[in-house]
Amino acid sequence: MASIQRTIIMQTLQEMRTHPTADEVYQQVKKRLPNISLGTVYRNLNQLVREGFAKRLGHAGEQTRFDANTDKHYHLICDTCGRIYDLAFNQISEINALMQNIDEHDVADYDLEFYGTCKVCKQLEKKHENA
Amino acid sequence: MASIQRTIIMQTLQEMRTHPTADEVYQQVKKRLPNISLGTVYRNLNQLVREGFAKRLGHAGEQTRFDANTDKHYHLICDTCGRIYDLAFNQISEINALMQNIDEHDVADYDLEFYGTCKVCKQLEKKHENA
DNA sequence: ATATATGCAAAGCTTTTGCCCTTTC
DNA sequence: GAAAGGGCAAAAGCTTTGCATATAT
Repeated sequence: MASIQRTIIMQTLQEMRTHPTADEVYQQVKKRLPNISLGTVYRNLNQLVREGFAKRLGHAGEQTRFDANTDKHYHLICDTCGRIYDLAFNQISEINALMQNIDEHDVADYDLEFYGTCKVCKQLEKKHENA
Repeated sequence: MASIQRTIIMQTLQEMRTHPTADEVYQQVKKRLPNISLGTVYRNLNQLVREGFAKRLGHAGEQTRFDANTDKHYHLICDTCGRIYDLAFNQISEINALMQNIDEHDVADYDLEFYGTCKVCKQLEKKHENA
């Protein structure tokens, strides 16, 4: 059976749409469970990932981020502010076609990430230009 | 001017086609410069990345890997052995088309990675099945 | 001389782990 | 009362950094 801690960690992750780090989840969960420990948050996030209820995000050298949205989707990572946006569009047929046979490997899945300047930072840049 | 250490680190990274970690570069460079320190390797790899001569690879929670090949290419990461293979095919026009305008963001680039079982592990699996 | 880079060791951060206690069935 | 999970603190692992020294222009 799921512990109270586990349930609230899962709920919290589902509610947070910011692709939070373990520590950010911890800070949020602590509002409801002041005695929870960071270790418990890590243990449960790892378990959720293992069981397929969450995914890991982020690049080597960065803190791991977690995402409770396990539907196939893509991300835009802003080079300026680091925010991660969800992009939902259909699977890309060209990629699926490529996956059928790549150099004799068995390709099962792919990840696609976009980089650039997000709309928020774009607006800020404009303001500074005009100032 | 580039120091001897820097030159050899760069050469070594270019020669290694395994997408090595900093420590793997260090081990290799040490064969030529026995007194080099791991800190120097890190400092130089970071500088090479900053200057655009190398790229970082890998996911959060893993050790960073480095790649001196900065031409646009893709990777296949084997779920079984962790090896990273280079895949060289043309830019995917569908993705380029998508990048033109995603939700008002300025998208500049993308990364695409494939997952699956590489040809080596595929062969090994077959052998075990027949044994 | 002045700036830059190295080697070494210590520090920093994120994440995991051991141990003992608590909760649940 | 066994099994699973939590809290706490220590440990682990990768990476960065401070400092004194060396190298290069």
